[in-house]
Amino acid sequence: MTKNEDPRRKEILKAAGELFFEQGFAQTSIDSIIARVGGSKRTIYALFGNKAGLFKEIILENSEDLFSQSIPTLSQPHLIEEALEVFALRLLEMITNPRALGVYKLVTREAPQFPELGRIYFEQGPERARRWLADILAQAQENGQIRVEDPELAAAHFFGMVRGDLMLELLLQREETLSPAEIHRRAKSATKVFLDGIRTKPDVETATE
Amino acid sequence: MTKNEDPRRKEILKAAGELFFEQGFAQTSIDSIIARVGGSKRTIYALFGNKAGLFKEIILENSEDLFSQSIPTLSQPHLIEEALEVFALRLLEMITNPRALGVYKLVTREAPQFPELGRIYFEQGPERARRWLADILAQAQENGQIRVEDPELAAAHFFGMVRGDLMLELLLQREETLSPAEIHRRAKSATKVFLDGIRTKPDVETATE
DNA sequence: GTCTATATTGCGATAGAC
DNA sequence: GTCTATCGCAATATAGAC
Repeated sequence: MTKNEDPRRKEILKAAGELFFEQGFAQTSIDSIIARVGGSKRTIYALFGNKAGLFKEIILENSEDLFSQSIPTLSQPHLIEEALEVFALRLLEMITNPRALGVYKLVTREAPQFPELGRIYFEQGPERARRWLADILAQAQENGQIRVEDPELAAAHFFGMVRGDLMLELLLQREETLSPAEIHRRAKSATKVFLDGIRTKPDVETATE
Repeated sequence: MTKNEDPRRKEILKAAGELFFEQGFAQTSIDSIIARVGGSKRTIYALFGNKAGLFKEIILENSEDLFSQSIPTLSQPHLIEEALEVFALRLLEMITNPRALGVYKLVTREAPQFPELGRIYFEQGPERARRWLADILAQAQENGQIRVEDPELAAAHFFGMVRGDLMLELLLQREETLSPAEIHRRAKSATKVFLDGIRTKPDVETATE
């Protein structure tokens, strides 16, 4: 029996996760978790070692799950434009997923206590996405589709461009979520600006304004 | 005597600010503030009404102060390139200011309790910056320097591009700060990509790097 | 300094799998 | 019957509140 199929384990992770996401690490007691899920505290210690172990497990499973849905499922199309647009769509969809926001809040809030969790979250999430994107850019550069000095930095630019202030607006509860149409609009616009820039090019560009 | 010159008021704001930034709203007691600054609780209630009033005042003064140092001090140069680069520099300098990070953390953390504070923070900070930038872009469009469909969205793109993952890395304590050289490099790169894009343009291309 | 809440552990009992 | 996971409950330790 692998650990992922253990039903007791899953029950505990679910209940504890709900509490941690609502209240944070310090405010959630082992007793309150047991009160919700039933059974004995002893089981938690047997399965996870201690409270911190349980917490880490929850963050790791959630990040893993969230991030692996988005980035690596992308195939590598020939046109850089398609690749960027699909990437942007996936990213925006992930950000507007409430669970992603919950993980983000919890990880950033508890980062001083659990620095290694912050590190893993960043490596598995934003950094992995950025590296994936940087590879795509480097490849497109070899094809002659684009030209960049530093693919890593350019990837970071695109990433930030797509995200914009969305994360902050969600944190401040200014936006509930984005409509699919709005997601699409932002992805398209970011892709266009990233590829073509906004400076007028008097030479090319029959510029019929 | 205006309220900004009242020395007692300033002392209290300073001490309370330190505690709120360290511990958050709920975890900071009025008593602990008085313990640090001396005097009587009565003064706090006389000056600020209640604990929430004191808290709001701290957030407001800090946001006001932070953002007004950066954005509006910019003059409006003729070249869009200069304007963007200076904007990017100011933004990165602000983000790497520890106090800005503290305000950000506190506001996002307490946003569910103080939604109007989140609103004001956003309007005074990111949104004001974005509007300022959108105006510059619209103006540059009239001059024929650039062409954008939606100046607001383009401004959001540039803003996000400059910020990148910096905020997150600071929150997760992956970066202490950025060197002035690195700030300069990011500002320049973002400006260049934003204006010119990365797609190769076989027609023009005098492109002597 | 006392009281309380809470993390953590010790240990015997139990129920179901094989 | 043995093994293993879990349970139930009591006990320890400690930090913070009052």
